[in-house]
Amino acid sequence: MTPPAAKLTARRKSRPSFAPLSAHEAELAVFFVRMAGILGVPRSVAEIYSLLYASPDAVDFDQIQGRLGMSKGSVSQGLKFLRDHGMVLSVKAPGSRRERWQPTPSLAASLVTLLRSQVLPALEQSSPSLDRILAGAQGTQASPEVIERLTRLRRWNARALELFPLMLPPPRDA
Amino acid sequence: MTPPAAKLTARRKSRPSFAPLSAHEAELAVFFVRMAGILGVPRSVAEIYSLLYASPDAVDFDQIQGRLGMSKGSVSQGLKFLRDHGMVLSVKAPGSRRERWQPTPSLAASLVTLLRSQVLPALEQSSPSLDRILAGAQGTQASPEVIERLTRLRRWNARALELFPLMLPPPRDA
DNA sequence: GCGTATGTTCAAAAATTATTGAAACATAAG
DNA sequence: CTTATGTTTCAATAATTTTTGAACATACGC
Repeated sequence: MTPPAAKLTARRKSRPSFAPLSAHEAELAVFFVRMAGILGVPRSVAEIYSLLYASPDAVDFDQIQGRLGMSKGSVSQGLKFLRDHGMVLSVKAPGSRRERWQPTPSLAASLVTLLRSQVLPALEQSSPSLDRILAGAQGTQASPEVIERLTRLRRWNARALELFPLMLPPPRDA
Repeated sequence: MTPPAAKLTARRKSRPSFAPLSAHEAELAVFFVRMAGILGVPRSVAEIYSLLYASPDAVDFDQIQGRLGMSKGSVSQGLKFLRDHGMVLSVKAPGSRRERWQPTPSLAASLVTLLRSQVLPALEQSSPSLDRILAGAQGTQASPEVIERLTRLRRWNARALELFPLMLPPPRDA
């Protein structure tokens, strides 16, 4: 039943085997995956973040891939997402060209960045649209009730647009 | 090229043809669909809500289906979703068993209800989980840094759970 | 009480989104 | 310049979510 006596302790190029997640690490991942789901962040991204979050030291690419059992592509894309949203930081061990990853100190700040990146573009794109719609409604014989609704909607949109930039400085440039 | 002289003004059971969305209605739908997307609300639901929002009078099932060009199933499920989240109200014309739909007066309140329904269950389910995880981490020789992170996480979770019920009375029972 | 207008359900199909893995790419070290 | 290592890209596949439509329920007006 066991594989045919794999060369034991093969030197040099043996792929180092990685520990599967502990029960608690797995449970934490469930938590992060669930929360991420609300904002439409994919499971793999949440799992990566969760692993970093529960790790005392920075974690490198291969460890992420190995412990989570996911493909290189997913790890790369997941880290890109997290990087782009300012949710992780890399440190480089001297004498190695391998990057090692940590969660950004403030999860709260990360969340705001994430939220902003989802909501702001939608608000911005909608702004001229709402103006046009409202103007159109006022032009034609639209009902006062509808005009009232559209006016409120546009006011909201404008207020949200003002509010967002106040929450945190815009994402640092890479 | 035109269909073979369809019986014009067929009496009684002719399916009444519905006007397609005006340019402005369509643009408003784009707005709602985009916003809904952030919370993972399906396109069809957002389209229905948008139509009601832009309509001076309450709209019935067939009109929704006809003007949006969607299936009965989608309209039924979409209205169910909106109903369940307190986002629409129905009025019945006397002498007809047909329901006609309107958006709930406060979009803000609707949004809070929607948010709650997405976030609260996740928070509640996570609570005991986080307790276990933290207890586990403290038991074993987990790093102080990780324990600190998990503690913050649990504190957040607890605070959010307290905060949510304050935002609005729980959804009225159907 | 019927017969039918009005809605609902749910399995199957379509559409969308996430993941994989192999090949391309980048670059530090030799 | 060449190689070895580490990462990204992206077309193909897999997984998930949404939509459809026809069969099924219900209750209302007659």
